[in-house]
Amino acid sequence: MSRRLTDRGEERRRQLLAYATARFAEHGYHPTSVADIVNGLGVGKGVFYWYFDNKEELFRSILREAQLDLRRRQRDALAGAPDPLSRIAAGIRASVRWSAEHHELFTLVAFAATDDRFSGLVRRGQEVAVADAMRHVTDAIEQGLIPDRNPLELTRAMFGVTSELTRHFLHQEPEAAVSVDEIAETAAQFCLGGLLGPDARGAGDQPVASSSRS
Amino acid sequence: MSRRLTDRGEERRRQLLAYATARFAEHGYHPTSVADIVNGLGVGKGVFYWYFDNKEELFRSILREAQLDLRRRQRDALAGAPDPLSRIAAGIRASVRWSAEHHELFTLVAFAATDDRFSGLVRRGQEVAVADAMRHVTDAIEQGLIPDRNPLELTRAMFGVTSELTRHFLHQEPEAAVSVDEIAETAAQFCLGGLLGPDARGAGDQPVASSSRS
Amino acid sequence: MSRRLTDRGEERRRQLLAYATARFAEHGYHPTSVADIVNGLGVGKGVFYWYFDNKEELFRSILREAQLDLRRRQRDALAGAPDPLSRIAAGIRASVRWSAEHHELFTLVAFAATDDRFSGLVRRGQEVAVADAMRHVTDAIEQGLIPDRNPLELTRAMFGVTSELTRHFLHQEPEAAVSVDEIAETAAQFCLGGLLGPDARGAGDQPVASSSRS
Amino acid sequence: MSRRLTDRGEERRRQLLAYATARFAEHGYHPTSVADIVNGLGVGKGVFYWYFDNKEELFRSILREAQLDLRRRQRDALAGAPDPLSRIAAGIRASVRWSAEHHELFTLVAFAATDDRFSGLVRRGQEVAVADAMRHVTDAIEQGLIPDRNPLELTRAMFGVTSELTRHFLHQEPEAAVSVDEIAETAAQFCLGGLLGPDARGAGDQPVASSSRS
DNA sequence: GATGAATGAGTCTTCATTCAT
DNA sequence: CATGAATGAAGACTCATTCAT
Repeated sequence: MSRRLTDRGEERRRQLLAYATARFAEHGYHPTSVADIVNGLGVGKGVFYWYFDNKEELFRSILREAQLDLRRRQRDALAGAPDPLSRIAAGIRASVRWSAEHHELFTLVAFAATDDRFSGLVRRGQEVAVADAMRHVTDAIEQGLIPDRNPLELTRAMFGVTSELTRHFLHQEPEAAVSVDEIAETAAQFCLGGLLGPDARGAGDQPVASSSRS
Repeated sequence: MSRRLTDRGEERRRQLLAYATARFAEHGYHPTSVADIVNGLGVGKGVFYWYFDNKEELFRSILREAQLDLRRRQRDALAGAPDPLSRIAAGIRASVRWSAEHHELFTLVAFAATDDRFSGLVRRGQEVAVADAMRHVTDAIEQGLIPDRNPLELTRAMFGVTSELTRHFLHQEPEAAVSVDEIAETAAQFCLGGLLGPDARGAGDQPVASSSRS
Repeated sequence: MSRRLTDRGEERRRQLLAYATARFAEHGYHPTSVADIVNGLGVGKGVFYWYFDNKEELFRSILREAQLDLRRRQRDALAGAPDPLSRIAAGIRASVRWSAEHHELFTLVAFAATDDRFSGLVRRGQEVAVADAMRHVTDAIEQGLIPDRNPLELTRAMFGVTSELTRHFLHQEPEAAVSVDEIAETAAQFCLGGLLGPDARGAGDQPVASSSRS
Repeated sequence: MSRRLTDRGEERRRQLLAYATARFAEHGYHPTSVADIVNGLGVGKGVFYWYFDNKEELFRSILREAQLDLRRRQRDALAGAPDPLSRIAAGIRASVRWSAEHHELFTLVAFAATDDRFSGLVRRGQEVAVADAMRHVTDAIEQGLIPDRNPLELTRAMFGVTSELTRHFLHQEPEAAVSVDEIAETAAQFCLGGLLGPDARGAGDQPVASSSRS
């Protein structure tokens, strides 16, 4: 479905994408019907199929644009950082902030990862993101800034911290709300600590103290 | 649906639960129909509705039992650990191992968290788990083992690490596979490092260096 | 869709087949919707899909049963005929009578032959029928009863006569109606004459007179 | 829709007709959408509805032109034939050749005959053709060239032979292919033989031998 | 003349759930 | 307890046709 669209058409497409994103995030992908979308927009059913091949393709478009946008944001965030660790921290903060600003997309990606139809797309996107981030971890190891452990696992761990703290932020009770920046900071700190590991300070129990990357 | 069941009935219920778990994990909750389940088991549809009120309740039962089982496992794991940090590490290792042994349930919980119908249940379960774990974090802070930061956020961060590394383990290419124990260890180490934070060693960029729990 | 059916189920299946046959013949395959069929029968839509995978499969079932039934009839008709030519004549008469009795199926097969989805099935059925009939033509040639011409083409020509005269019979104005038997007879006579060809009697124009099977 | 068209318009109309003919023949009338036609031609939907009232009218136009063209061809073919039987043979040969040259139209007419919407048009066209041909049969009977049997039925029988052998020709395996001329000849011969009937030569079984036009 | 956009009734199909036997 | 049959609302998607520009 790569129709050439007029300006009006382009506008409609945006509108569909935006409205569908909101509906999917609110009620879920499966429970949201194409009818819900077009009715909510007050247009005929055909409009939907003029712009998208089917419901799946629409959702894929949403995911793809989300991935692109997040990546763009991260690239910008890293621009001024002088060393690997500050690049990592900057990336984490950018990631948390982007997710906070795009609550809906964050929710959608989380679902997409659990559904056969979309998990491949999500995984591929994540692999790119992981590869991006892992480069800085490898750099940090090479520069002796952090102990030499499996960089892929370290990177995944950081992704876990980031996404979980973002989720935590997004589901906070409004009255107890903490700022995005604080959460972003917590994530960055936790990750830097995690990269360094507990060893130097003899913390943790025996297995912890004795283990190192094999 | 709390029917009193005969032994044979109890057996049937188990069978349904097990088969549904496998199907849901393989194809997803929505795409798996009640017909798929009963046909796969070679029984009539009535059987299903004799043991469960409906599809949703069946899925909730699966989730509830999973949460109970994981919690049991964690409690056992903590038994012999002498101090807060080793209790935390033990809990993380237990969690990773349990998830690795129950790949299907792990997948199901991930989905459940994204669906309105079940996210409440998952959230409630997680809150219990978070509260459990957070106690040890608070203890560690009080005992001066780790810096004084927001324990809830720290705990969530650890959950992120644990679940993400588990996911990483489960999706590894078979040929490159790393053992569960190694992953569990990585998770534990990363978390302990994260709890300690980077401060003591002046790692990270400025914002990192200057930040502390406000 | 080879479900094991109870007696009641078998009965329902028949009912669906019969009603659908009537509707398809009256309004055509495409214009008849599944809804038309189930509504006409006063049953729920699910009933249809309990017995058939889809509309196409239902139609295929109708066609297959029709082919089987016609073939059975022809086999019976040939039983007592002593020589190839009388077997041919008997087959033609049986064919015309069967079609007259099963107007609807005749119509359906005609349509099916024109639709991609079904033409293969029809063609395969016809090939069997042609092979059956051609054997007698070959026999007749070998026994010197008719001139030696391409038996496949002769057989196809006879099929043309039979089906066209059947169509003629079925579309007659009621007031001018001629009996099936007379039509069957005309078909048989025409075919026998056709098999003999015009040669012996010097009929036709030059090209006709001079041509023989090359 | 009898708009007065410019030359360019006339050209466009031809183009639509030709392309639609090809599509209808390839995929069928129902499965071919108006969108398929205009997209295939790379024009907007408005174009279609500028030249035709609707899809049905387009198809009727195709059919009408086909009938006209075939009739023209037959008229020409009969021109030089001196007697009724050779006129009949010439008509048959012309018919087979025309169909072979217009495979697509032949296919379309076959479908049209099975669809309520168009069967009337086809039937009317065929009645004209039958009347044309029947005149020669009647002549042949009056001149004592063939036995006196029901001329309408004889004519229909000849139509059956002609169309079936044409179909046979069109669906031949390319490697086993026989020329159009040979098929046309077979058709002509078979029909002349059929018109003469088997009587004179005592062929066939009893019912055949004893029957004559009642 | 021509285009892209829009309409919406209608199509096939699925599926959770109920129920007579 | 168990089964096969039935229900019907709901879903995804199609397509002939219309129309503003």
